[in-house]
Amino acid sequence: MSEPRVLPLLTGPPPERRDAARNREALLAAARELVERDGVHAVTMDAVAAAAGVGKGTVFRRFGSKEGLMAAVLDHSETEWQRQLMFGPPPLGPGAPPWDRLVAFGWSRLETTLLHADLIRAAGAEGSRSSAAYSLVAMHVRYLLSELEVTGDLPILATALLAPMEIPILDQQIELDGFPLDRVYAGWVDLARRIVGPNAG
Amino acid sequence: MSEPRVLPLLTGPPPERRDAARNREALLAAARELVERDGVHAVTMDAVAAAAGVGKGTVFRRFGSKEGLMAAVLDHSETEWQRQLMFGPPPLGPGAPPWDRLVAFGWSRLETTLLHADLIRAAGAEGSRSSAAYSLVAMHVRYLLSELEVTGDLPILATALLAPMEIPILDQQIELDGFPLDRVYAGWVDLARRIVGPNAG
DNA sequence: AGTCGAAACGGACCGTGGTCCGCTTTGTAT
DNA sequence: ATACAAAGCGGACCACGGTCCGTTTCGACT
Repeated sequence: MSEPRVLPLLTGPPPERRDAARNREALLAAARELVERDGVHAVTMDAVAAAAGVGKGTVFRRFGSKEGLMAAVLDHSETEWQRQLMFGPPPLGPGAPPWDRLVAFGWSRLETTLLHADLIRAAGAEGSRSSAAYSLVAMHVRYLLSELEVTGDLPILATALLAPMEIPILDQQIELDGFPLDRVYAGWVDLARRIVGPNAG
Repeated sequence: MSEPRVLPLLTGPPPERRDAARNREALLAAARELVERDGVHAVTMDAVAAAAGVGKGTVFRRFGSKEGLMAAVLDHSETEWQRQLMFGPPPLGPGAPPWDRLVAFGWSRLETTLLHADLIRAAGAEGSRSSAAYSLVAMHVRYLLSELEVTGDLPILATALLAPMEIPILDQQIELDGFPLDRVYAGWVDLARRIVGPNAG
C-alpha cells in the first residue's frame, strides 16, 4: 500500500527515463559543439553519436532525423532571443508603442534569421514549421497588429508579414538578386506600413 | 579552306553534342514518366538512368543533382501555365484591367503551386530560385503593380506579394494551421489590396 | 534484495544521392 | 579516309541518413 510519488493530477504524460534524459543532454551538447566547430553541413549523425558516446540508433530515437536534431539545436539557440522579445528592454521588449515594437521586431528578426541561416535550412520543415519558435513569433506579430487596431484576418496578415523574412525568400533577394540588407529591411517596413494603415507611426 | 557552319555572330556559347542532347531528352522523358507514375519521392536516380538507358554518371553530368533534375521536370510542367499567363485569354492573360489580372493571377498561381507541390519541394532551391520560372512570375507581378501605379520599391513589393504563395508558407497555413484554401486566397487578395492602395478594384 | 515488464540502447545493415576515372563517341582538321 | 583532342559515357565505389532487432538498463512493486 504505497502512495503515488506525486499527486495524480500533476502527473504529466509519461516522464522520461534518467538515462534517456542524460543521453538527450549529451547529444544536444555534442551536436551544438560540432555544429559550431565544423559548420552544419559537415556534421554527420555518426559523428554526433560518437561524440556523445552513444549509439547511432539513440540519436534517431531521440530526435527522429537530422532535421529534428538541427531543429533542437536551433531552438536552443533562439531561446535567448525569445527572452529579449518577451522580457527585454524596449523597443523590442514590452514598454514601447506597438508600431515601434513592430519595427524593432522586424530588424531583430532579420538579423537573427540570417545569423542562424544554415541551421534553419538544415532544420527544414521541423525548424520553421511547428516548434515553439514559430508559434511564438506568429503570436507576437498578431498581438502587435491587434494593438495597432488592424482589422481583418489577423492570422493571415501576420503570416504575410512574416513570409518575406523566411530563409528561402531572403536567399532569393540577398544572394540572387543582390539586394543590400538595408533595402530589404526598408521594403519590409514599407510593407508593414501598408498593412497596418493609418495607425502606423 | 572551309566555311564555318553558321555565321559566327549567331554562334552561342559552345553547342551540345548530338549524343548529349539525345540523352538529355531521354532522361527528361524518363523522369517525367516515372514521377507521374510513382510520385516524386519514390523515384531514384538509378531508376531514371536505367529507364533512359544510360549510366548514372550521365544523369548527374546533365542535371547536377536530383534537385536539378526535378527542377527541369518542373520547368517543363509549368510551361503551359506560363503560356496562359502571357498569351492566354483574360483575365489571366492580357486584355483585362490590371487589378483583375492580378487577382486572377493570385488564384491561378495558388492552384498551380499546390498542384506541383511535391515537385517544387523536391526541386528545392533550384526550383523556386533562379530558373526562368521564378523570374517570369516576379516580372509579371512587377509589371502589374506598375500598371496599377503603385509607388515604392516594386521589386521588393512584388516579392512581398509572392512570398505567401511559396510552398513553405502554404504548408504552414494549410497543413499545419488547417486554414481552408479560400481563406488563404481571400487573405492574399486583402494583402494585395493593402499593397496596391486606392487603385485596387 | 529480488522480480519483471517496459523503455532504451547500439551497431550491423540497407538504400540512395553523388563522385571518379578509364574507356568510347563525336566532330573537326588535314 | 585518317588522326586526334575534347566531350561524353557508365558503372564500380563511397558516404551518410535512416532502420531493425537482439541485448541491456531502469525503476516500480513486493
